[in-house]
Amino acid sequence: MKPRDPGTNSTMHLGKHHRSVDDKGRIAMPATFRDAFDDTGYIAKAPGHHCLTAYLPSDFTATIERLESLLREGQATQNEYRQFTSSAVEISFDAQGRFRLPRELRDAARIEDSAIVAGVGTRIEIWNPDLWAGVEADTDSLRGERWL
Amino acid sequence: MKPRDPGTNSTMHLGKHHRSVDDKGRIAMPATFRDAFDDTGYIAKAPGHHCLTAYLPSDFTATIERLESLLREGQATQNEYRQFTSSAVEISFDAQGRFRLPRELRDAARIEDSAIVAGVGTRIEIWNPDLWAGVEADTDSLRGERWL
DNA sequence: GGGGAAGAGTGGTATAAAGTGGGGATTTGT
DNA sequence: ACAAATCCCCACTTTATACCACTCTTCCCC
Repeated sequence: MKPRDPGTNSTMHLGKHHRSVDDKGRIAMPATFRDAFDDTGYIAKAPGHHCLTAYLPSDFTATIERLESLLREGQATQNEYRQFTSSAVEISFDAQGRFRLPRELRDAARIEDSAIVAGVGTRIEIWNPDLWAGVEADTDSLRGERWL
Repeated sequence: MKPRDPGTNSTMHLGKHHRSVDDKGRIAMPATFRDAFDDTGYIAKAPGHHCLTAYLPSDFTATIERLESLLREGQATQNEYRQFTSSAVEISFDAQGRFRLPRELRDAARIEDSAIVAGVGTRIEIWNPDLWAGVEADTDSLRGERWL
């Protein structure tokens, strides 16, 4: 039984995986994440475009709804909405569990021949390995005694 | 009946055990700790990465909740959240009560062919034996007269 | 105290699954 | 019609998982 996030009630994604990206743009979704997907999923640029975010269909729908809600309240802009939705693509998996990352998204996240696929609790992120190293090197934020 | 921590109401873990780590990364969970687990558990890098922390499923969920709550309040950073969740792995036990420690986590805690598994009250920690020796050698901070 | 049984810890092997690379047919756009 | 991109297989390597065998300690019970 996988843990569920108390807020969203969706499965928690954990663990970090290094993956090769072949010249056709294919990436093997780590098996532990793949099990949560039901044939298809969605990938979009993360706000700030430092990385990409992969969504289960249900999580993607929920994210769009949240964004539309913020839009109505004036807490998000139309251009934010445009950027997020227009960057998103539906993905499907081949017999080996791989999906294809369009060049547009690879370029946006500076992903070339390898990537880090990281479970970040409520979401799955795809990073350029060097940029991910920056995340791990960010020890300023290590204040674990507050929540350990 | 094992003692329970008054704060968290989860079982208290006590005692220190030396364990071998074979070349496949398998470690035998000390039987006294294993009894508290129900088939699965979680392991993550401790903040600061000096050691690893093993969690019962319920304790892990509670820890994630605490961290997400701090995140919403702006008291924790996205990179903190990324580091913790992406380092975590679900573990299961084989017929001999062993679990597998991925190389990534072994490297992070400098664990090679043996480790110390220590009950630290509310949590279970896994240490490089030499680094653990440093913990025991730290007599500067021994001020037990305040709580003994 | 001695003998046997049960549990705990360790090591190795066999099998299944995951990840990677590539060929060739089909589609798409020019 | 041609080049580029995409899809669908197949083959291989590496890694994880399940299983089995053995030792050593502890705990009973006689």
